[in-house]
Order: sequence, then C-alpha cells, then structure tokens
Amino acid sequence: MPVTMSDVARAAGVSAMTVSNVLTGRKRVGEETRRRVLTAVDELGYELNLTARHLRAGRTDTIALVVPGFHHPYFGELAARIARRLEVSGRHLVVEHGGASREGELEALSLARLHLYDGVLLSVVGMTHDDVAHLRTAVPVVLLGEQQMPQRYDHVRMDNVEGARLATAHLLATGSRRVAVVGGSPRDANRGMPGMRTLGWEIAHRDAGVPIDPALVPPSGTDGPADGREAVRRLVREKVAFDGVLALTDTLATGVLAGLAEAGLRVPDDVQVIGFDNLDASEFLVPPLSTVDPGHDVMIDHALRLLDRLIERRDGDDVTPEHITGPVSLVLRGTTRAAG
Amino acid sequence: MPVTMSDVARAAGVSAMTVSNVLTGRKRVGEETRRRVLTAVDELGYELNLTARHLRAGRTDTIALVVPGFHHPYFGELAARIARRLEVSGRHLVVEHGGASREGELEALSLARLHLYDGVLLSVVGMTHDDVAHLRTAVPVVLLGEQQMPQRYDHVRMDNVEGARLATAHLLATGSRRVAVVGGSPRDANRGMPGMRTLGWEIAHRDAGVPIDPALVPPSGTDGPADGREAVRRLVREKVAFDGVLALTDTLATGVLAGLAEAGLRVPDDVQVIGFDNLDASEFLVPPLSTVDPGHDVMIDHALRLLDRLIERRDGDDVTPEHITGPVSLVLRGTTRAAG
DNA sequence: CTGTTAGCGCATTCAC
DNA sequence: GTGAATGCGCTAACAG
Repeated sequence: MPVTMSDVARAAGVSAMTVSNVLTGRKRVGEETRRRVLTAVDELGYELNLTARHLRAGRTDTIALVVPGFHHPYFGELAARIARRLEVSGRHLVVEHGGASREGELEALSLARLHLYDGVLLSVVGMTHDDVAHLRTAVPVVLLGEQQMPQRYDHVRMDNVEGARLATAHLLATGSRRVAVVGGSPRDANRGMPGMRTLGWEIAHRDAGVPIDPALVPPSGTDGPADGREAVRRLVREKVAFDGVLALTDTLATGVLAGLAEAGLRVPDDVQVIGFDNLDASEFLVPPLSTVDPGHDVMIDHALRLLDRLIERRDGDDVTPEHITGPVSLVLRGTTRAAG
Repeated sequence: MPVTMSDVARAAGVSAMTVSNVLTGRKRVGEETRRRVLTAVDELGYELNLTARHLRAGRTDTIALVVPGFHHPYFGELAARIARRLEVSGRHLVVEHGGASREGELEALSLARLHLYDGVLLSVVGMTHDDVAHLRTAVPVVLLGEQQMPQRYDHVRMDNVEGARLATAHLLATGSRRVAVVGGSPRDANRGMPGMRTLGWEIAHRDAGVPIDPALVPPSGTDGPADGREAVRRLVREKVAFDGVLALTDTLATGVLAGLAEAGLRVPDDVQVIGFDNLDASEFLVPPLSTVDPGHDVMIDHALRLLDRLIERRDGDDVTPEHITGPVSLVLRGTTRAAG
C-alpha cells in the first residue's frame, strides 16, 4: 500500500493540505511545520502520485513525440533536440511509438494515450492523409512530416523538394550525368517524403537540361541500409549505367556506399553520392557523406511555438492552422566532388 | 471543457457505469443500449481519460525505458526490441530520458515520474552506484547496465569482459600484436562499461602471452564517432605503432574507421578493427564492421521477467534480486581477417 | 442487464 | 499560516 499525503499528514500532525503546500511550495508554510513535514516524507518514504496531480490539474507538463519506430536514428536525434528545447521551459519529453506499418495508423498507440500529454508532436511518416483525418482529437497536436495532410492541423516540415533539388543540382554541376535515386518511388510526388524528394531530383534535371531515364529510379524500400545496398546491387545487376546517386536518406546512403564498395566502384570518382538528413554518423562514413541538412532546430522552434499556441488556447479562440516549410541546406563532404 | 463519461451517459440516457462497461467490454451490455452509447460517444467526440483510469486502477499497462539520451542508436535499437516484446502482452513502451551527465543522476527525470509506469527499465550508463542507491523507490525497477550497482536491485547486463576478450583474442589470433583500445579508460575495471571491456582486452593479452603497452589506451571520450576519430588521430600523431583496434562501441568504431581512412591506413590489412554492440548500421560500414553482438533479446527476456516478478509481487512476498549476465557472441565481417 | 455509492490521491476554494 | 470540504474522471462492489 503506497504511502499517501494523508499518511504523511498524520505522521507530521498536520493536514494533507499543508503537506501539499510544502511540496509544491506554492503557499507560505511555517518553517517548523515545514521541517516536520519533510521529515515525515523522508521517514515514510512518501512519493508523490503524479497521476493524481495530473487528474486534478489537467496538465502534465509533458510533451510526447510520436515516432514511427524507436530504431530510426533520425528520430532519436530529433527527440534529443526537442528534449533539450523543452527543458528550458521546465517541461519534459517522452517518446511514444506509433507504428509505420502498411496500414499506417497509430496501431500500437491508442488515441486515449495522447491525453496523457499536454501536447503531441506527431511524426506522420507512414500514415496516410486519411489516417490523420480520422484522428479527430481534442489533444493539441502538431504534425511533423512530409505527406499532404489535413488542413486543420498545424504542420511543420522541411523543404524536401528544394533539398533534393539542391543536392541533385550539385551532382549535375560537378559532372554527373546519370544520377540514380535510391529510395525513390516513381510517380508519387506530393505523397510522402520519397515522392517529394524524387520531385526535387526531377526539377534539378529539368533546370540543367539533363534528360531523365526511369531506369535510374530502381524500385526500392526506404527502411534501412539494406534497402540502399539492394538498390545498388540491382542497378549493377541490371547494368544500368550511373555516375551519381541521390540517396533519399542518410540511412539509405549508408547502404549505397556499402553496395558501391562491393561492386568495386570508387566514390566519388566513379560515382558521386549524396544523402539526406545529415545524421550524426554521416560525417564519419568513408568517405564522409555529403548530404542535406534538414534544419531541425528551425523546425523544432516552429513546432513548439505552434504547439504552445494550441495548449494555451482558451475555449473561444479560433486558431488558424499554419503549414510551415523550414529551410534546408547542403553539406558537402567527401562523397561528392568540389564544385567547378 | 472536455467531454466526460457522464456527458455521454446523459446523452445516451444511461448511467456513467454503463458507458464504462460498454467501453471496457468487461460486462455484458444490451445490444441496443450499447449502440446508443457508442452513438453518443461518436457524436460528442468523447475521448477516454486515461489519467483517471490509471488513478482508479493503479496500473497503466505501460513500461518505461529510461535512457541516458535519445540520440544513441544503441538505445533506440534496444527500445524497438523491447517495445515489440511488450506488445504481445498488450502493454506499451515509452522512452524517457534521464541524462547521463557527470553528476549522473536522474536530472531531468523526477522520481515521481516513475510512478506513471507499472515498471521501469533503467539504463544506468553514466550513473554511479550511489546515484542509484539513493533512488529508493517503490516503483518496480530493473537495472540495465554495466556498473557495479546496489545489490538490492535486479540487474541485467551483457558479458562485457567476455565480449572484449573474445574480440581481442580474435585480433591476436589473426596476427595483430599491438591492439589499441579506443574509448578505454585505463584502470577503471569493474567501474562501468569501458572498464570492463578494457579488462577483457587485458585478459586476452594475458591468455595469448602478448605484452600490453599502456600507450595503446589513448585517453578518449566514449560518446560518439568524433571521439573514435580523435583517438586514432592522437595515436597517429604520437606515433604509437598499432595494428589492431578494439573500439569499445560500434559508434566509436565508426569514427575509428574514419580516422584510419584519413591516415591512409588500410583495414584490415594494416589495421584490424573490431567494435562492440552490433548496431544495425555496422554491417554497412566500409568495410563491414566486425563486432560483438550484445545478445539483446536474451537480456530483454530476463529483464522483463524480473520486472514482471516485481510488478506482480504481493505485499508479503520477499523477492531476492537477481544479477544476470547475458551471453555475447562474435560477429566477424570485413574489418578483421579470417581466423588462421 | 443496469444503476447507486463510494473512493483512487491530490489541490482549489474558502473558512478560520 | 493552517484546515475542511469538495471534485478532477473513472470503475469496483454491490443492489435492484
């Protein structure tokens, strides 16, 4: 039987209210009473029941980041940044996992769980527009991700099209003429990250007047390095000529580099490679991976601002959702050649 | 004003209890009543308040994994495995971050937060024995990690000494004579992961009759690839001869490979490298990283069994803490030479 | 099959 | 500066 405030109160010879006041520090309490209470807390090993406080207060001072899966380094790094940002406002971050399955919805995560938090940052990777549309909830939610999503949600994303365009343009400017897309789903523009990044690749080609060969977009998963390696193996096996690769994520790029090494192709001499996401580890690949930095800190600023706006909203207030696209930038390292 | 069960009850012309019964499905409810309730739920947009349920039930069906920081791929992969395992018993995993600072304690995480969960898996990386000793809580806690920790906690770890011994023995058996330790803290055995893995390295040398040179343990951080690269740079700069590297984590190994490439040293011809942890990405490094697999699934089995034992404990029960060391195994890939 | 009563542990409101 | 009453939203136990 857990020790409660009343237990502490009884032991200290005061009322539960006084114990509460001592612990929250919200009201002045006599110095002597205060010490008696703290002693009792200590002796009984009392531990505050946050669940009860939450029920009472209606707030938890906790934000959840919902990610498709815990193992993606991308989200781990994002979470770490968000957590740091929340600390300054005395709040806490918790990471929940949804599940980015083919069905795409919040599978493992019941809608009710969202109420355990003051606000939720929801990564919509793997969810469809409709999944989210049905998620009509009272919890403050800001969407993070790429897909086209219901207008009524605040939505922050990075500029995928521009990032991929920049990256591809660099490859073309430094001599590549046949740039493969790894992780690209052809004809899927606007729908999801792969589509948008593939679109950027197309635009860069159009801008540069370089024709596109559909064979340069091998069918491929986007999950992990294995998909990247497999895509390269396939290109090689099917004798598709290529002298550049836009890997749609750094994780894929890792596999691409592995595949190229296997095939005896030199990077960047035979094939230039550029990734997307700028993971912590990318700088340390061999050669160091050129990539697109997603500007996480800017995204996070926006996302938390929008979330707080929802959290602090009073009943009458009508907030129009914002849809923000954060800037990206090129990070050139060893897998690409220097610009002319 | 959020919609409550009573609101739904009123709208459906029943009592709150009936609404509860419909939603939990724990009691039989007439088909028609049931439909009326569900309709009302839908129309009012009712969303269950889990906080209230938790307060009432005293259980949350949620387990927390407390990690030192969200960005370590190691913990992300561990979390993903645990989450999968919990799903089969209908429970949910949440990842909390403590903070592995020099002070080491649960910093960002108040003790009370632990009560939000049925049980807690606590990664004690970066915490000291005393930090944990002071953490006298009623919440079921199982420790995951390497340090020497208070006896009274269940504690699951991998066999760090044996893993490092196996790895080093392989390097020695395949011709390396001067094996550097990257991330090793000299003279720190028993205290923490680096100490234990360094101990395994020593034992392998003793077994093989190869003398140890303290210069082979360059001072180094253990945080990320940058530390691994820096350690190699230092060895090269100080002209320490070495023909093998035991990187204490795969993350460090990533930096080690980068540093060796920089220095023009070939892997494994000039220098063999072996890591520890078997991260998802390690297989895709160039060359593919040989490493020690931590046997996560076995660890998780033990940890959850011990945790459930605590969770289900009745008041009288006296459970003696277990201290379990799970087996590790060698994964040989391209950064080492084949055994004789 | 459905309703009533009561209470999980805390903190707001209002007395004193 | 301290205490008593009350309710946050839900559900177990027991009636009917």
